[in-house]
Amino acid sequence: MGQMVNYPYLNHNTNSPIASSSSNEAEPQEIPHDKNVPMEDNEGDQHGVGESSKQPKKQGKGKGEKKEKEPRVAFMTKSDIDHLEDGYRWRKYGQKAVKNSSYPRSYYRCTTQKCNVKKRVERSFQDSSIVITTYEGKHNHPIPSTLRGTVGTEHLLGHHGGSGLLHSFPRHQQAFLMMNHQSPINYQSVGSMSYEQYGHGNSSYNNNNNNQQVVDYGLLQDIVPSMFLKHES
DNA sequence: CGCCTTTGACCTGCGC
DNA sequence: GCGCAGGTCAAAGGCG
Repeated sequence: MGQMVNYPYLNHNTNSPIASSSSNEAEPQEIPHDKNVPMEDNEGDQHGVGESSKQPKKQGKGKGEKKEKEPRVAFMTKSDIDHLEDGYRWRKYGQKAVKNSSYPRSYYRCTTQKCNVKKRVERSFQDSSIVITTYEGKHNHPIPSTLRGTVGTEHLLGHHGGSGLLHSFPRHQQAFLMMNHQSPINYQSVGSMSYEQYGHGNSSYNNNNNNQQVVDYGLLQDIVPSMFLKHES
């Protein structure tokens, strides 16, 4: 266990290349996990959780079921607030202390009925000003119009009808973004940002291209406005 | 009153 | 088989 040195993905300057060490001991461990995301399929999601009153509380029923691999996207954002507004309504359903981290990790679920998107939020234990947000799944509904407007939601949604996911992260603050199909693969540092890719270790992103090109849009485009991915700057 | 957060318990998977 | 860590549920309480 090395104590994860620096952030493989983020540099406090949010602007410098990041070094990466595949030590899955760092924060975004969720990625390398790959055990098999304990999730329903993608539809019913949890509802019949505990039909028998209190037994099948969990979702671990699957025996040979590998569960669906929800696409995951993680962001590292420099912010004081843990729960960044992204235009969607989330309900916190749990919080857990994470090993190797002095900060707890919070679990949120999209409150929209058919949407089973989940979000995990944790603070970097090395730099408390950095918040690591991991989205799992894709929203299958538009952004609720009834936003409670917390953190300037408006500018988050602003343009792009997509899901203002990334909008919640001020560009200059966003330091890292990674996607994951489900398995750990490689860390890459691209110019001023570094991406981690999972699943296909060959998506389309040009490593040394100019720190711009990014990843497999197919995956993210749904949640991430292309402008963002395209790189901005 | 409805929605959300908090919090402890429970479950599962994995490593030893 | 046991223990650990991560993830989820659900009851209770708080707030707008």
